[in-house]
Amino acid sequence: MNEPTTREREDQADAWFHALADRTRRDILRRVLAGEHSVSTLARSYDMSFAAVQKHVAVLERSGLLTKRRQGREALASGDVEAVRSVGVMLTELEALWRGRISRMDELFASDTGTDTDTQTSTDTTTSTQKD
Amino acid sequence: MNEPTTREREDQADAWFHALADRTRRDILRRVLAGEHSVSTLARSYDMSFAAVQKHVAVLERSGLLTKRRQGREALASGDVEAVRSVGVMLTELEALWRGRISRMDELFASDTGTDTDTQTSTDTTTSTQKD
DNA sequence: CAAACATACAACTGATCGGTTGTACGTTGT
DNA sequence: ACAACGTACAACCGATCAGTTGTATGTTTG
Repeated sequence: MNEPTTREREDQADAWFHALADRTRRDILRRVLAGEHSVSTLARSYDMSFAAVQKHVAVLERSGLLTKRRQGREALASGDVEAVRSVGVMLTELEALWRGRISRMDELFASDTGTDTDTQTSTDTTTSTQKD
Repeated sequence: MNEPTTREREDQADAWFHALADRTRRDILRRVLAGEHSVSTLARSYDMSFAAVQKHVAVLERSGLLTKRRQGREALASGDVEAVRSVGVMLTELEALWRGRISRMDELFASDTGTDTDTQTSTDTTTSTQKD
């Protein structure tokens, strides 16, 4: 596995936070973190169609917060606690930015010297959609 | 201030994660956590209209991740690190659910005798939006 | 084998989202 | 006074979202 680019990290973050931004999905995640559940077992817990719940599970799976394994006709879903931790790390990085202004690091890197920034993904700095 | 209801906590979580689920908003949040910025200063950093950025700031403000103060004609935005921490706590609670099945605590309190083995998830017990 | 079960996905619909332009209003500088 | 600046909000538009129903396919079980 390669170091993820800034773009890939942002895509991942989009997927994580989008997945978490729905209370049904958060509830599903809580259940599958506490233990494996089949999709239909999960579906029975909510006042909506099976298809709706199945799509919520699919969103969680695509984001990486949940994994599925097949057992016969059932699909057993488990929460991926490592992914949850990664989201937490992302927030910790935000806090760090508040404490110490990490973003200054880029300027220090970029402004002089050979700039052998193997960690940094070239072009843009910490972020994304700048204009100039 | 009263204890927030489950409903209010979920509404808050919806707002937090929705606000974080957009990379422009995450970028804005990074900047205002690192230091105060006026809305138009922020707007100049992105390749979109002032109104678009202003709306992003408004979303962050409504979620509580950002606060604004007025100084003359400018609106100075600051990231609220306490809110960021609260989001982190919410994720930690998810992790805890994985580690120990917190929801069982009630039973342990009620039933006495620490006879816990692996305690697998039988029915559900966990949280909110059940059907029946 | 046939019926019931579990899953997956396509097609549709109303609601929300992320962007736009335009307008209105208070503040600042000349 | 007035022009430029900074902010806020309304109205609009295409895209995505969260739900629905329906259909197809594989897996148990009687």
